[in-house]
Amino acid sequence: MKKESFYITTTLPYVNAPLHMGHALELVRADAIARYKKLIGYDVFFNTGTDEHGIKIYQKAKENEIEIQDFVDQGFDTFKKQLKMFGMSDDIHFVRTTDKHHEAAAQEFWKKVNDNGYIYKKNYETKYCIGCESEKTDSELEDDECRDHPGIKVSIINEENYFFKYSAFGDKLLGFYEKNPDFIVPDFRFNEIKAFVKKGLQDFSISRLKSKMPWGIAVPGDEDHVMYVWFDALTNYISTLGWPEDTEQFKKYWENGNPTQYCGKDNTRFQGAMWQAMLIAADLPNSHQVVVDGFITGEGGVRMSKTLGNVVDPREIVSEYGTDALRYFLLREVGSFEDSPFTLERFKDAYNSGLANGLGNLSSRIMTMAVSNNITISEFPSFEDVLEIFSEDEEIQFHKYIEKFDIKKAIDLVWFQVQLLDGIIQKSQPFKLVKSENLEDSEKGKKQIEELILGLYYIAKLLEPILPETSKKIQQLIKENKKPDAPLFLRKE
RNA sequence: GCCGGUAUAGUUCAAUGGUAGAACAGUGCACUCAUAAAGCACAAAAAAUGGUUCAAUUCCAUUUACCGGCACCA
Repeated sequence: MKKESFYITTTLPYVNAPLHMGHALELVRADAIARYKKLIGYDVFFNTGTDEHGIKIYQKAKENEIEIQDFVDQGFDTFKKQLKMFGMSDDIHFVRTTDKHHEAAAQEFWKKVNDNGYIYKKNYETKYCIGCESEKTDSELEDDECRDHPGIKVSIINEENYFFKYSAFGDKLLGFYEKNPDFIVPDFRFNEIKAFVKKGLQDFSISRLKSKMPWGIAVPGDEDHVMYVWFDALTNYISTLGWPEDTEQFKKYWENGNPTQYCGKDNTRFQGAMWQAMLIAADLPNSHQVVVDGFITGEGGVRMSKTLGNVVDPREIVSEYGTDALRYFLLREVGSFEDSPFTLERFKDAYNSGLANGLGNLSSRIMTMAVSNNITISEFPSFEDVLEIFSEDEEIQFHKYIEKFDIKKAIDLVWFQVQLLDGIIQKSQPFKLVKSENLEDSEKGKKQIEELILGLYYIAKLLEPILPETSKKIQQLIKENKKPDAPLFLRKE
């Protein structure tokens, strides 16, 4: 049987700073979905990468007095290291917007859109802050002054730019949304985008003068311009597949792989509307789904910021608690779609109760019984077998929740199983039964322990896409009939 | 300002036109296989006002508070 294909991607973080908790959230979630799909037999293409062009990178490299290419290379290295800390799939694909192939693909994409008549040149007025030496958007300004440089009015700069005829795509987008009622998840984000598109779209500028922004992809046929972020970066989702030359791969994963894009809520419009209009303009098929995460906030739902001192760095969490602990929190304790607070205290509570006292302790108590009584299981059901067992109830189905990207609810089912096993041990006390002089009782105890081991094995299996490291450890303990050398998750005080 | 959403226990979240459930935290009991863990029990909640209804936490309206969107921000 030919395997079905599946494509999933994150957005590309800008490479000038380390990843923050929001990036970790998006990456880990996409990773869990990718792993899940693989486990149920899909041929998965999982994409991520780095956005490496733009004026900010140019400036930062100059500030640090290093070559721009070296600067982005370092950034990419840091990025890859951090992905390891988040426990990302080994077979993840990386795309860098400075890749030669990507640059060529972006240019080809531009040409197609241009050939179709959706690109034109016109005068563009930008607001420029002399203090920051960069352009400002209206939302960054108050009274025509940028916040970092009060007292200096922004200057208006006129330049010729290329524009994309976004305005021509309003009805097409609305028609597409109509036909794909689950295009953006969750639905309230979808409603926002629909409302935005209904209000009418304005053409937007897609190039900058090379003299002002030297670090970018050249506009085909015009030496004086480079692409602005949209055509430069969004095109990565298909360039990563080898588009345009590799038609086979493109067909397999983009046309037939239900391309799914994870992003943070600040990105909804670009993924859900702009990129989709660009695809239509290039005669290419649309994405299949856009999944939008909420933001990670500080205590009380306030924004994380250095000045408030409420920033939690994912790297700190990993070095103190481990990769799977971070994943556990991001996948289970952070709201699936709404904004959610991440504080050290909240994290520690969840870690202790869910991982140390819950999963970790259960593994210890079951494996101790298994080892000291030399009891093993003989069958090791596959992920799909276990999935079926956990889908018996029509309403509560592990896979249904995952397919709806409600990973938290799926994980809740696993922890329900943890609680169940703990309860069974307490009630039937197999540890006592096996010691009984009465042969019938001791046999009964053995049987119960066997069932507990199998139950633990189910848990480990279901955790494969969620906590891959821990899942592997537990499966190994069961297969080798060993107690954990050290607690799986040491309780923290 | 306009449009949308939310308001439930200390906290994070459920369900529901007719006794409001859970998890974590708290208190107590008790067990000993386990990471002083787990188990049992207890305590604890509907923003305000009005309306519809035999009955409203649920439906409607108003008020208040908070959140999100309202374009060139990855």
